[in-house]
Amino acid sequence: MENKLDSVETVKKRSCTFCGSKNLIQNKNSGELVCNSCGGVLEDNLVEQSASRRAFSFEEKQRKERTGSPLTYTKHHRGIVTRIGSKNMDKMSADKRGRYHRMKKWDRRLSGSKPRNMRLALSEMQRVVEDLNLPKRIHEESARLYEKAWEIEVVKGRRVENIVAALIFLVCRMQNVPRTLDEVAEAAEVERTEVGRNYRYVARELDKRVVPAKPEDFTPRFASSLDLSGRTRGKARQIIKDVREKGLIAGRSPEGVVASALYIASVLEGEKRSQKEIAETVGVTEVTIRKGYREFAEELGVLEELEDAREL
DNA sequence: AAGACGAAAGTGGTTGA
DNA sequence: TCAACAACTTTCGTCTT
Repeated sequence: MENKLDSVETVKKRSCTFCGSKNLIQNKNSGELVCNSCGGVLEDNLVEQSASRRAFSFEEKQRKERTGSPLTYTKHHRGIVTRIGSKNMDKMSADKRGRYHRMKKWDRRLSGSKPRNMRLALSEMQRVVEDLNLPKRIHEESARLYEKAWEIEVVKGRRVENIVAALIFLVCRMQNVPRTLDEVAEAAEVERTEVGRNYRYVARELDKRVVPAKPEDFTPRFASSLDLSGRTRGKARQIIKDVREKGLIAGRSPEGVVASALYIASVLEGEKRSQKEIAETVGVTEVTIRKGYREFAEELGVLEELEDAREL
């Protein structure tokens, strides 16, 4: 059962064309069909298809949504809140009432400040997660880490948006569904450098070791936004693999590697995309693609083949 | 007009003394 | 903590198709 706040829905009839997983989710806001395992986008601009879930009246809507949410980290306090109420105040003695007031005050301070912060963070997180089309498990883990970060006072004195963005970036990378700094920054409406800085900070504080993103983890997504075929996608993967074996990716940014590999693959497979197009979707400059693809093609011995293919 | 090229100067991150 | 360093970006003029 999905959290009803999410406008995403699991789709079981199909499997992912990138990794074969049957675990797909559909984002009803953006109309995209996304793989919950690899993060690949299978289709975008889908129209609402799930007629069975549509509600035609208020009662029907209520009935269909009434099934409760499971315990979830994506809802602050997992739906369980205890408060000191104000019933029967007038029946108390003045002394007792005073103590009661103090208790209430502290209750508000202790349990009050946390939910307020959490509520803000989680709704922001909800927004960003949807914007980036991230799988549910990433949302869950990010929310869990936010709570943890809050508890060890990592959040204190920092903007909620920054921490949220940093955590999402971190979790995406840990779960091999990487998003670029630029993508997260844009979705979270935070400066890129802030995402980077806070990401390192929370990773250190939460004691998370994070390995650099693997270029091939980016290929399905970028290939699909560039509308490239499976063949070309496979070719790009192969190029990245070969180039890694030759020790050429050390020190290079994963984005630069993907962009270069996609360029080479697209040209060789006769589905050429311009450097500019690729540069824009991946978020690197054309210069980076040029340097990368020249070196790669040369090392792999496909430079001539590439030049020839480009003529067409 | 569009795509590719590369020079040159600037930026941010990593590393090692 | 500073300085050196490589990768990357930005900008821009040039060449080709």
